[in-house]
Amino acid sequence: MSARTRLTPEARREQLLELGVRMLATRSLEELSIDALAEEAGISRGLLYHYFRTKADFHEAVVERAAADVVRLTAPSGDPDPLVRLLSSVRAYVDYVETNQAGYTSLVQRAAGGNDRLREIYETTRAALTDRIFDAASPEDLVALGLVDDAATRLMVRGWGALVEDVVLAWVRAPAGISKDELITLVTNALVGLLPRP
Amino acid sequence: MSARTRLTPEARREQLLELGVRMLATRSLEELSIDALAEEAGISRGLLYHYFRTKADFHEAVVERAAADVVRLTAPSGDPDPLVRLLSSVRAYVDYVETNQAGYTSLVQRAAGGNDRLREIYETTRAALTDRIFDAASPEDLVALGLVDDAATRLMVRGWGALVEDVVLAWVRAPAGISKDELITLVTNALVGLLPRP
DNA sequence: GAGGCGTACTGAACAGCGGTCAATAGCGCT
DNA sequence: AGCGCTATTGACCGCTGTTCAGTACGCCTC
Repeated sequence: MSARTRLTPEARREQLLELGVRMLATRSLEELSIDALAEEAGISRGLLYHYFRTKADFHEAVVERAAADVVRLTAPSGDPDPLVRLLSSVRAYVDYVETNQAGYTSLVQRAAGGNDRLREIYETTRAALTDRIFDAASPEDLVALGLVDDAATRLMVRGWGALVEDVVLAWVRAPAGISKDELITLVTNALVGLLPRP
Repeated sequence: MSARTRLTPEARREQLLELGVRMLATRSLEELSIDALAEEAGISRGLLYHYFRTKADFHEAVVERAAADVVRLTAPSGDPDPLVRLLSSVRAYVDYVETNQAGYTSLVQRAAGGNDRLREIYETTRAALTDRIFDAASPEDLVALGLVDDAATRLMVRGWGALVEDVVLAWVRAPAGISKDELITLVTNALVGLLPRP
């Protein structure tokens, strides 16, 4: 049962991570066993432990990679108008979720329901997705959106992130009744509407 | 290693479910192993299979029980004013999450990140928590809240549920900056604010 | 209160999976 | 060509879910 092929550590690690992300779209995290991964990659179980200290470490690396892909592929436009930038960001997110439905659904479910480290990655990623919308904004822009930097607003922006994720995933599963454009304006307007009134 | 105690099926099943719910507060679902459960209950591993066909079945039953507890313990008041009823419902929910922090956090994370059946229980439960706020409402009440029964509104109410869960859990973990009353009015007002404008 | 019966309960045995480690063999380098 | 480094293997261990044939507890009857 030989035909060993000896790769450089980088190439092998890359192959395993990429394969892991692909497999995550169809299996759950627990079903992503060392056995299954090793067989699919054509290597022995033991080799995985040459690259990842433990199975949880491997899962972490896979989720981290997948999360980074999401952030990278949904970058907002550089438009100066904060509302336009917000809209473009939401549109990019909806587009991504639409085309990567299985993978993204699995990613969210596994990361949010996993151990502490996985949830930390999940939280960080979602924070990054919302924060960057405002990072590039000037103080006047923030005022234009009705945003103030206080605890209540920060909490509700966080909650808006949860809302968008939930609503978009539900819409992708069953796009009943409303079009994509309606969905996008709906959740975008929601952000302004749900903020605490000064 | 005897000292067998023979209980009625109902009593034993009840004991196992209750113990499962209690243990879920400190362990994750995977860590809630048959071994641990059996040892804690003072029974053999085999007995669990007398009451539950498989480990997943047991986990399902535990989550179902815990979810039912949440719904039961957060029942809204019978106030005729829909806005008052909404407020009381949100307050009951916040109170519950506050006093059952560990258990509820675990429940949400495990159920939302579990298999299809577990997620179905989770979705059904969250739908029940939001739906009942409006079930008792008359058509005029709904208009008073700005609610119309269309696809967009249903989608956003669903999203509001996700927002409340996320925000309340975040606040309970770190109640930085805002009081409980502020939190309650914040998320309650958010529902009205985030709905699509006619 | 003795015996019998249904079934709640046990414990040994098996399979599958995560994890370890000494042995092996592919590839670059001289 | 051959040598050394290390990527790679495969056999092994322990733990966990699951099965099942057997055991003994408690109720019921006399």
